[in-house]
Amino acid sequence: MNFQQLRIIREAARCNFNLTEVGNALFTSQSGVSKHIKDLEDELGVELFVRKGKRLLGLTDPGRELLEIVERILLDANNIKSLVEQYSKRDEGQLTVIATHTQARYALPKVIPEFKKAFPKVHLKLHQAGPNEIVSMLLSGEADIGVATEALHDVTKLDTFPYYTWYHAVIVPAGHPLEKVQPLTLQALAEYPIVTYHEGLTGRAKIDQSFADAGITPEIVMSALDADVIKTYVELGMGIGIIASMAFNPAKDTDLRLLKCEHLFGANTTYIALRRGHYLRSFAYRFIELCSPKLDEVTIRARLATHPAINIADR
Amino acid sequence: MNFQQLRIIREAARCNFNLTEVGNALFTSQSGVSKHIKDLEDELGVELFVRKGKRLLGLTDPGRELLEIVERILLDANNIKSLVEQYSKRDEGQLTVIATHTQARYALPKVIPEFKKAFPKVHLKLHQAGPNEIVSMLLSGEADIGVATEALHDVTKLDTFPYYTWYHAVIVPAGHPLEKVQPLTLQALAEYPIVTYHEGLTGRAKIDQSFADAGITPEIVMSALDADVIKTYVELGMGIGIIASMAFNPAKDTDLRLLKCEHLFGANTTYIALRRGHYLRSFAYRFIELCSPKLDEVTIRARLATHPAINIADR
DNA sequence: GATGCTTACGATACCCGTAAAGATA
DNA sequence: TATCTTTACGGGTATCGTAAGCATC
Repeated sequence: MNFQQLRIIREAARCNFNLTEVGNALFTSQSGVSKHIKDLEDELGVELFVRKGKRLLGLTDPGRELLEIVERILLDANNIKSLVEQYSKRDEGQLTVIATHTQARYALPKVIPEFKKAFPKVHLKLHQAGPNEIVSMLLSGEADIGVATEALHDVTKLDTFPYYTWYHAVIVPAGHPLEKVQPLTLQALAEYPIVTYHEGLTGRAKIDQSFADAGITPEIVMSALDADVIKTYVELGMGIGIIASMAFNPAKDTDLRLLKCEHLFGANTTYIALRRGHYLRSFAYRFIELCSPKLDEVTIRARLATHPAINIADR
Repeated sequence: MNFQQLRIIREAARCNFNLTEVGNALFTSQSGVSKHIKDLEDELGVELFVRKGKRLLGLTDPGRELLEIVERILLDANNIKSLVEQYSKRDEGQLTVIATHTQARYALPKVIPEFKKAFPKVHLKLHQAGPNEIVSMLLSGEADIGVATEALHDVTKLDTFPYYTWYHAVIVPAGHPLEKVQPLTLQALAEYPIVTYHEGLTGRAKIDQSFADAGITPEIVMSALDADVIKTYVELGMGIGIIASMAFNPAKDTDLRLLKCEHLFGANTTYIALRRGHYLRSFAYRFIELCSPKLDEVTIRARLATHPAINIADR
């Protein structure tokens, strides 16, 4: 048993059991891949893959259980690399943060300059993606820190920490009749076409829920990935917008008006998500601490340690 | 980086950094060991061992952290083997139980015949050792299940489950004046020389504590590892004995009398201990369930999963 | 001087990639 | 037929063990 074999097993599962693709992904020949799999199966004395003739279709039961362990081993192998870097270059390296558009654009700008000042030699990669991709990037180890408002819980291999709380707000073109409605009500909003976030993004679920609870069916004429797009179409008169309040910039959005409505849709919490068992460099902990001073290295490590590393639900 | 290198790193730490010994332990040449270490250090770019000239003295800081991860990896590598066996020979294999004398002799006999009947093809190894050795055998993976009354908690890498509760009792030669003292008191006991367990064994701590709390200093004339020895010397008239009550057999110990004293020393709980992260074959879970029906596989797996796999206190 | 680590070197085994052959869709 | 996997084979590399050279105690 060697690491190359384990990498091949993992990659095979990721590549839908296409060994040619595995060979490409691991920069080696397909024949070598095939042989490695055969060798490992021979050594262990168990078929790991379900075959139909020569084609691989999936994992057998033992293969599935083995893959779990293999992923832990390879995760730890990666951790060794990070760990060693931590000692050889204490304040150098790479930190990959992956966040939704809203967070990348309106929350993280408060943190990143400060981080860069503290760790000028750390190459900071700021990815932007939807919640699902954030989860998969964290799980695969491509990203170190995830920031999003939804879809991060319920993933047992991730641990989440509250970052900050925010509210939705309504935006309207200047002079819109809603400006005079006080307090705002869901009924009042529902009289106008609404432009807001896509489903599964930036608290959209809360908006839908609030309307549903009130027995109102709003007319969502358009949904977008980010507030900038929403603002653009509200300016064009397509309707009123519902966005995260921090996305409104009074200095720049001069043609729009922000109407507070914290009472209508409830509070949203944005979370920082980490992959359990993924080694974090010290500067990664510092990044998180800059986001929220309560989340210091000791606190986070304690939390990561007190939670399941091997979850029974995964089996 | 390969598994042999990792095994060498771990073994070096276990062998007090004597590479010759490592070579022997791993059935390879010492020169190969030396080269593997050098290669790994070169690959990682970090010194893992503290050297004085050519001799290795210990681990560096990164070496220590690395060793932790290495041990996890090798544990998982072992788990792969167990896992595969679980599928290839479902009810065959080996189960190593390590217990103190008292448990091996007086508690497990109720369980083992039943287990053997259920799993005739499983080779059951029943080791006997003191609490400290039990811990180290569990940690090293040499044993699957540990059974003891003390010293198993406070080891973060182990998880413990209550097995059963028992009490101490006093044994005296037939016709001894203590037979007529009712109820028994610590003062009454302290008037005679006492023979009991060694320190750190079979609830000895509770005995000492009870006397100390009462401000009494008993005369312990002899201490032994097991109740059989204690009984022998009590029969010889060396004093009265304090043993675990289940160690008394009225049919065989005809020259002795058992005096109950549950009120004097309090209850003792014997625990089953498992190494977190160590893969257990299904028959291992069945063994535990035979010990205590409450401890079924689902319960145990849930507990093992809900607890720290990587403990911050170890760092 | 005994023990223990490193380096050198030759034999072996392992790994990789090309190429050909067989299987599957 | 095109795609994919297995098997065969040759070149290269890594690993291993012996032996010699040094450092440490």
